[in-house]
Amino acid sequence: MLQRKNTIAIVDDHPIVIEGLIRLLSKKPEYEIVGGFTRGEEFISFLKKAKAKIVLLDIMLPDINGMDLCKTIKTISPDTVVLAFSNYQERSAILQMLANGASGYLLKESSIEEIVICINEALNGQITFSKIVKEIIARPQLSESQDFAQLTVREKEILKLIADGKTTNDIAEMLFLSKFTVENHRKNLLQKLKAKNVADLIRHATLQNLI
Amino acid sequence: MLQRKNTIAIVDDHPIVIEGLIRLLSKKPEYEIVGGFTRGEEFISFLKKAKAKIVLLDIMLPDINGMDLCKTIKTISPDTVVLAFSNYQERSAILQMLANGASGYLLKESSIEEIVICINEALNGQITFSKIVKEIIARPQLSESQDFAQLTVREKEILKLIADGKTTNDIAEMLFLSKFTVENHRKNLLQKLKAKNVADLIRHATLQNLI
DNA sequence: CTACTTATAGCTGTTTTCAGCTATTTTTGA
DNA sequence: TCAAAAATAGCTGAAAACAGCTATAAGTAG
Repeated sequence: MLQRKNTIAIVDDHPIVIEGLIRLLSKKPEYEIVGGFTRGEEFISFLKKAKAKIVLLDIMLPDINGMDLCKTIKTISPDTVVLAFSNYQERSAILQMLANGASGYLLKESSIEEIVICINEALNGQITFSKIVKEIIARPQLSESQDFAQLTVREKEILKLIADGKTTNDIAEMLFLSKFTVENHRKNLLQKLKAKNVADLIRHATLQNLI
Repeated sequence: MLQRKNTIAIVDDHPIVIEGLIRLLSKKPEYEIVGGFTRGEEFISFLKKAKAKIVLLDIMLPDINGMDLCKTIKTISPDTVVLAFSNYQERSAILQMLANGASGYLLKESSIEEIVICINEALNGQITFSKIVKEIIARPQLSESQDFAQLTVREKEILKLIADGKTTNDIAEMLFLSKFTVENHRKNLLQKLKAKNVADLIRHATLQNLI
């Protein structure tokens, strides 16, 4: 049996990025690029027939959300290492990718060296992040929870109840308030979190870790 | 002004663990142990008056859940580095702690060297994990995402739009469907995810990583 | 002390959601 | 190919949400 090469696939909607990565990685004999894909579906089809030890995965794709794609990849081929390769710097996006099975998160602005280091770390079974990503994860959500409305204690209390599926009337009864009061808190929550309706509200609150 | 020492606090319900950490860390002149606490509340009170550069935080505490405590710590003192120090090996627990602002996750079974290394890395602003934790994060979760209600493609599509704050009519227009159709999908979503209303729906969907 | 914020309460009218049904066509799987 | 599942469309009526206002008491910070 031949020695297993580190087969690498690349999924990115910009062909030039794929090209660059191929050129970069082809120099190293221990790597073998098995494919570059601009659409998530293409890669999924590929993965059903062939194998890839590691995949560099952009989050922003034309046909499918990268978070979902990551989960799909891990379902089809649990041994494939997913390394997120993205422009997004949101803490929540990073954590989401990890939650969905990614082994690391690289920013596209990373240096060549950094990319190579991270790929190697990922291949060794480690989770790995580019420098800036580490900082983003490490720092408490300064940028986030700062400009993000800080809610009053009462508002947070009510937000949690809303998220729990309670209606305005439910909440009013539970907290011994008039339904009008609860309605107002609700309105303030929508406004503060710039949400259009409850669905939007809960999503924002969840992303901002308020629940 | 004196040089800032690396002030360390320890929160753990087992005094013997606190004792061990104190003895271990006191040997290093660059560390200063400012307190050991067996209850979350005690530490919160402390943190309101004093400072700690880093806190080793057990997740299992008698009075308060470590996940919540972590968030509270980050709220009171955003600069304090929280390093989870726990027995729990669940992937979800690890990710939850990160999401709540922890800078790393150490298993209690870690070697002395590993603990010291991780503390140093955390102090340098990096996120850090003990070896086994890295493996846990890296390996895909097979059992988790299985039993979760499998939604149809259309349902997922509509779920996302709902989470995005779109109303039934919005969605109907966007997808060229009758509003009745969208209403039905909506009902099916509520039923499948056992949600009482949209708020509940989005929360469940978020927790189950469907969005 | 004053101004601001928070929490409270109220009203009106419109829009949206939700529960409860039926029913047809299309797609899929066994 | 036959049955099941999914997607589509429809209706009604009640409940809830939402927008847009006003207003007062209590507490807080400058």
